[in-house]
Amino acid sequence: MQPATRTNLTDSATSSLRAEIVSGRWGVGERIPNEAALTDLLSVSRGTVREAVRVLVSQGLLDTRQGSGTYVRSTVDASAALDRVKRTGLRDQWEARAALDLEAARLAAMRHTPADLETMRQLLAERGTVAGGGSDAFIRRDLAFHKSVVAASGNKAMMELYDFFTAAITETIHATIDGDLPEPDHQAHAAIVDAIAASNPERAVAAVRAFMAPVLAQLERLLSQ
Amino acid sequence: MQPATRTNLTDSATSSLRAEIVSGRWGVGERIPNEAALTDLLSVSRGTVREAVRVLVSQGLLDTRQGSGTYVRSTVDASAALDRVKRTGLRDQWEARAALDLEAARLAAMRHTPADLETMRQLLAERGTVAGGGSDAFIRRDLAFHKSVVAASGNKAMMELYDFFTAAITETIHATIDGDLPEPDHQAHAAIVDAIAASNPERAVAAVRAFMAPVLAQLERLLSQ
DNA sequence: ATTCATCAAGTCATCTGATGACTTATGAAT
DNA sequence: ATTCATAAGTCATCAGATGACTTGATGAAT
Repeated sequence: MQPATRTNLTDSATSSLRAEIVSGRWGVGERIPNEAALTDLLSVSRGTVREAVRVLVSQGLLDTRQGSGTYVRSTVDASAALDRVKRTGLRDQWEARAALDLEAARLAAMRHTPADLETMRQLLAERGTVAGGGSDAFIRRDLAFHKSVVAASGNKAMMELYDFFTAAITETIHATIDGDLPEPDHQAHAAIVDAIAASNPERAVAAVRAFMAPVLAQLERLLSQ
Repeated sequence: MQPATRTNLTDSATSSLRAEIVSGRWGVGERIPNEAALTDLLSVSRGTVREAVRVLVSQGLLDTRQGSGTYVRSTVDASAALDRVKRTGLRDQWEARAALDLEAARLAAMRHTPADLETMRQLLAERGTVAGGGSDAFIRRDLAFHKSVVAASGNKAMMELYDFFTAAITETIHATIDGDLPEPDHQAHAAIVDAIAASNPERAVAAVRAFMAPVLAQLERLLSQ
C-alpha cells in the first residue's frame, strides 16, 4: 500500500527554502526574509524555521549573521546531488570512479613528487603481502594504493570525489552483489606505478584502463544476470 | 589578525554529538540519550539540542523516530564530501570535470543512440549562432552541448556530477576571476561529435583533450597571477 | 568637514514552558 | 497464548521572553 505521506514540518520547510534558493528566486548574496517573516510564509513556528535554516546553513546554502540577517551563500546543493548519485546504478558509479582513476593517473605522471612515488611503492608492496587479515584487509590496502595514486595527482577535488565513490560503491556492492569481483593482479598495479614514475601520462592511462577492463566486464556480467 | 573565536552553541553541540558518533562511543543502531538528557549533557536548551540533532540527521549520521528515540544511522560522513569539493580550488574543480568530459566522450562513442547524436548536432548548431543574447547565453548553450555529450554516455552518475561541477565552477569563477577564459572554437567541438558519430573512442578522447588544453592553460595563467 | 562615541531599531541566539503525536511496554481480558 | 486498552516515554511543534550582535542614524568633539 502507498504509505500515508508522513513528512515532518521541518523537512517540508527545508525543501521550500531550498527551492527558493536553487531556483534563483533568492539570489546569491541576497538577504532572505527574517525569522518572523518565514514563520508567516511557511506557516510554521519559529523553532521549526530555525531548524530548517540551520540545516541549509550546515549544507552551505545559507549563512546566518547574528544581528544582520540570513544570506544566500551558494545555490549549489551538494547534498541533493549526492543523494541522486547514490541512487544511480553500480555500473554508473564504477565508471565514474574509473574516470577519476584514469585522469588522476595521467596527472600523477606529470606532477608526482618523489614522496608520492615512495608512498605508492610502499602501499603497492604492502598490498602484495596477502598474508594479513583476510579479504577485508586486502580490499582496504588495495584502496589505499589507488587513493595514493589520486593523491599524487595533487588534485583535492578528485581526492574527495574518490573517497565518496569508494564509500558509495562499497555500500552498493554489499547491498546488491554477493559474487566476487576479480582481484587485479600485482603486475597490473605495478605497471601503473612504473608509468607514473617514468612520467609517461599516456602509458599511465593505458595501464589504468588495462587494469579496469576485466573488473568492468565482470561487473556487467554480474549485473546482467 | 586572528579573528576572535566566535562560535555559537549549536555548532559546538553538533561537534560534540558528532564526536560521540564517529568515535564509536555511540555505536551504529544504538539509541542516543533523549532530548532532556542531551540538554543536561551539553548544558544547552532543548531547542539548541534539537537544531544540532537535526543537522546530524540531515547529514545521515542520526535518525530520529518520533515516540521512540534518536538512533545512530552511520558513522561515516560521506555527505560532506561534495561540500569539501566546493572548497577546493578552481583548477582542481576544472580538472575533475574534465575527467568526466573525457571518459564521457569515450563512453558516448561506444554507446550513443541516433537520438543522442541528433541532440548533440542540434545543440552544436545552436551554439554556433553567436547572434542571440550575449556572453551569458553563449555559455549556457555551450554547457548544454557539453552536457549532451555526457548524456550520450548513458551514465547517470556522471551526469549528476557534471551538473554539480558546472554549477560549482560557475560560482567559483564569479567569485575569483574577472578575466575571460578562451572560448573554444566551433571546429574543436565539431571534432568531438564527429569522433562520437564514428564510434571512435580514442579519437573522441583526443578531441576532448585537444579542446580542454587551451582553457586549462589560460586558467593556470590567470591563477598564477 | 571629519572622526568618534552613543543610541535605537532590527535580527539572530538561546532559554523556558506547554501541548500534541507517536511508539513501546505493560497488564488485563479473552 | 492472543488480543486489546492503557500508560509512560519520546520526539514534534508551538508560543513567549530575554540576550547578543549588527547596522545605520545622530550628534558632539576635533
